[in-house]
Amino acid sequence: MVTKKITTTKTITTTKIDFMNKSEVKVIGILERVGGFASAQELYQLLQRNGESIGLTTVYRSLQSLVSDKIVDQLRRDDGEAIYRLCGDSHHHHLVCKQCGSTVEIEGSAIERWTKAMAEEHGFREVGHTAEIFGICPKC
Amino acid sequence: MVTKKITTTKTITTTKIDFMNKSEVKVIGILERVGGFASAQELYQLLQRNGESIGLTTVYRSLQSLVSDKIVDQLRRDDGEAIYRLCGDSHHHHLVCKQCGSTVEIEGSAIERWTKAMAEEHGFREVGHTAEIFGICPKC
DNA sequence: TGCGAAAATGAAAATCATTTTCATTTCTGA
DNA sequence: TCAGAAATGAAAATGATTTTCATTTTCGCA
Repeated sequence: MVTKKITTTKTITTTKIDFMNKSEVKVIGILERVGGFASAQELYQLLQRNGESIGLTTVYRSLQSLVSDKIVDQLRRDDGEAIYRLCGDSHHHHLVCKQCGSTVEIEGSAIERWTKAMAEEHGFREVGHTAEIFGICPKC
Repeated sequence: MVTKKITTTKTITTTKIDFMNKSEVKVIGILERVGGFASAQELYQLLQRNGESIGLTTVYRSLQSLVSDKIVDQLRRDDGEAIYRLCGDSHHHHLVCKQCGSTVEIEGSAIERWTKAMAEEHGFREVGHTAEIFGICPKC
């Protein structure tokens, strides 16, 4: 598993770097550190904090480009804000506390199978999915 | 199937009408006619065309209220715009076309079980979940 | 029936993510 | 080295949604 992850990362930062400009590399870098979903605004702030000189416009542009190159996944939060993550990241879901906001990453192989089955049944292709569980955590 | 749908409609327009104000009834009316998903802006325009006197603000407010009363389902188009439609009575999920927006209601008993199992495993209570599948439908 | 508080309404302003514009800077290849 | 192309980012524009606030409507009750 771990080995697989490393391989993926390398592929991105070597094979594909030639098609990308500096900004896109920066965005990928921060996405790698985040290791999950983040919005454009969040990524921009993280980059700023890391001392990177990059404008918000460029973050948006880079994300668009990465999404259309299938290097980055885009989906929507419940409030409509777009969130992004590296395609290679292992796909997982979250268990989110409604009260304190703490989250637990969970595996969802059952979900993956369900998604595929449902999509096939109805002839859908290029299928993705979202699934989050929310409740109140043991501490709260 | 058809019978079931009719029953639902009746429940809404009789049992629940007492808790709703005029605007909410108008919004439900137009949602019934639409018979599927529509955005707030679209609903507003449809209402206008039908000669209803109702403001955009009120359409948004009514939708919010109906959503929090679980009378209306809300989800997001790919571009982030919120779309709404009347809830069926059973808990279900959606298979949404990224392109034309058409949706299929699907059963998710597997999901329900997965949710419960995961929540229990991590000690969460008062658990709910969201799950949507999106892709490209056979027509598109 | 009439009065006053509470709820509903909607126009206009505010908000906020995202996109567009456009002038400037950086690359690139000959 | 130089010209044209690509990249950049500040500021303005956009568009959905929310908030504000003054006005209107509804409703309980004397």
